[in-house]
Amino acid sequence: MSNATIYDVAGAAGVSLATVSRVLNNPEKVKEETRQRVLKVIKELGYRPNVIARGLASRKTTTVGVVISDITRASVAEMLGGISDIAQNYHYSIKLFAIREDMDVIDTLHDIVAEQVDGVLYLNDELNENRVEDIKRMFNSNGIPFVFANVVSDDPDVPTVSIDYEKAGYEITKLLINDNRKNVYLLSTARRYSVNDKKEAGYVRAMEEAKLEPKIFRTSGDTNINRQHFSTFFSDKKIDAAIGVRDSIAVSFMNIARDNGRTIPKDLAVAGFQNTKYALLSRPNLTSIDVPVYDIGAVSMRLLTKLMNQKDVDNIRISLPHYIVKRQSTN
Amino acid sequence: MSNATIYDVAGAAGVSLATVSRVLNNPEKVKEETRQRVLKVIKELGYRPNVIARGLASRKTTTVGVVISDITRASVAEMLGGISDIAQNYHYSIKLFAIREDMDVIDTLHDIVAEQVDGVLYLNDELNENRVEDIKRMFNSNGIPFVFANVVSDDPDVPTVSIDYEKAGYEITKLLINDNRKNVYLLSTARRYSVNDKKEAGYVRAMEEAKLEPKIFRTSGDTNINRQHFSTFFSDKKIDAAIGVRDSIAVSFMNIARDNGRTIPKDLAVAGFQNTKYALLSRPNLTSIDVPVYDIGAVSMRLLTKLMNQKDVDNIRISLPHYIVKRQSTN
DNA sequence: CTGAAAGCGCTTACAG
DNA sequence: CTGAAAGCGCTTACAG
Repeated sequence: MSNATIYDVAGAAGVSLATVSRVLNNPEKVKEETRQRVLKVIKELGYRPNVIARGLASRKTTTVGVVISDITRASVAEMLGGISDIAQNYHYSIKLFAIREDMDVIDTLHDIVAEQVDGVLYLNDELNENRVEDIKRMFNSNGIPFVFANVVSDDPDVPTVSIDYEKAGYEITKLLINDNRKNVYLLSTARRYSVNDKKEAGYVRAMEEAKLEPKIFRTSGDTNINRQHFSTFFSDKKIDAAIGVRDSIAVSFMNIARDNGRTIPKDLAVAGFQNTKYALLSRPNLTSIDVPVYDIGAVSMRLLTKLMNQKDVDNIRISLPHYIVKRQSTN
Repeated sequence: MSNATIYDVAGAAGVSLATVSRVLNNPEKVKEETRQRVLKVIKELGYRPNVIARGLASRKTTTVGVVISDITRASVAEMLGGISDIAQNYHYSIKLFAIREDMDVIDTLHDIVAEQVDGVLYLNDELNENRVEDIKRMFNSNGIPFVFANVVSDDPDVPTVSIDYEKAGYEITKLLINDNRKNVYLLSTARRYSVNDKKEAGYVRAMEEAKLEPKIFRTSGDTNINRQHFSTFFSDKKIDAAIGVRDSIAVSFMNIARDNGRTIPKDLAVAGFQNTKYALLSRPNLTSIDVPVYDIGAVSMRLLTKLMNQKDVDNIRISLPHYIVKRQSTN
């Protein structure tokens, strides 16, 4: 039963509650001797300050809200790991807000504001620029610092942590072109995400630079990308390379290609994005862009703590390095 | 700026704050007419009660703590999805507590208690029975309801939501035995999890029933299960079937088997647990036990709400149905 | 059905 | 360096 209150501690230590509070929050303001005495009592009683009461009095909850649009996305868990590790270092708690398709985002944001979090981390795209502006306005008008993690936005006032997806798209395409592939397809998603738009832009840039025709194929689904969609693909089209905007799309496509008699990578080179476990479990192993998802989470959280503590931040738009992991699905 | 307080609402509506509070919490106690007036003002002012103040006054935070040992585990994200959906229905918030290897669990539990959550969901094990007892004692002594999700424990007083892993282990083994496989291996983890112990028990039961010798092979790692570990495996051992306690282990093993010239499923049948995306992206597709992870999350959360509201709960140990998804890796 | 008042467990100026 | 007091924004008996 560690339900001792600050009054109990004050009483047992023979000091006022103000002093106990100071020992916890501004120890340097308390005489060494008094502090030791109070600390001893705190330990004996197993006292832990009630964070709710503290939150009300100080108007700081040491809690950050983490908004997630699609919680089942593979990257989310790892990003949460990074966020959580840093949050623990800074003694912040994490409140999770999972947004479902059927929910009104703005309404959820109002809820988050009512939850009195000190800051917000907004994860993982599917956001267009308008949405980003709405969110920015909402949090700004309530004075709540926020950081977008793994979201792409061109607004210079919006704090973001991500990788340079355009460059990544360019580089992976370049890799295939340099392998003398002429008909390189980009397999993207039917739904438009800002992140995938960037990948596409990089892909297009590399193709045009090489005087090749960009060919973007949009698929819905993921692990089971529409087989029908692809059934005529191999008879109709000339294709010697494909890039999936996600590993799962790339692996899925690679499997279908093999079912259609293509040898990987001889006939067809395939690459993906994110370097997930899928890339390692596929045969052949998939070449993929490694996105430092954990780091994106960790760095966003660190940036957010700075913003919450009104530290001067030199750069609110952080781009983390990525690299290509070359495996057997390409030469 | 939705920072109107209850005072503002009371003032604008010409009532006391007690009445505003009642409109929010016990609307039936307020005269229709008054209620409408207050509701109108609430809307106009965009008032949302400060949940921290409410938490302090009512001693209920409508927040549940979710404890996660390994957040990167594939099942966690989906379970969180189930938890989150139900939590939203009941208007509970979720606070995340990720436990790292290097952390003292009991200390974390103390923190959670200090956070004043109304209840706790404990996910996804690596727990042995002693640990379960510690946790149970801790929360009981603080009067905090809790539910273990996807954790196996034999203590009848511990609320758990899971599937019958012993039975699942039995059934999948039986499937292989009925296909006339004689040398069925179980590929388990080096570390002992209660969940895997159950799978093993079911496997052993099926093997012994069939007068076959159980052979359990423990591996560390996962996606890249130790190749050296297995290098001599296929020359030394007679094996015509293998069950991985996780899909990733099964797929990884299947890949190595194929590298060693085995044809799946003719020479070697392989099955996994969890029916993750890995099972779908592997070639051949993996037969696997479907564990209703989302449902486990959802049902745990529902059970927890009952416990938090001291509803009579007839059954605090819920076992959800599972089934075998048969694919090409077995006959 | 409604209001005045106490209280939830802290923090934080303000004095001293 | 320490304490008395006000206040954070709510809820909840208690009266009426």
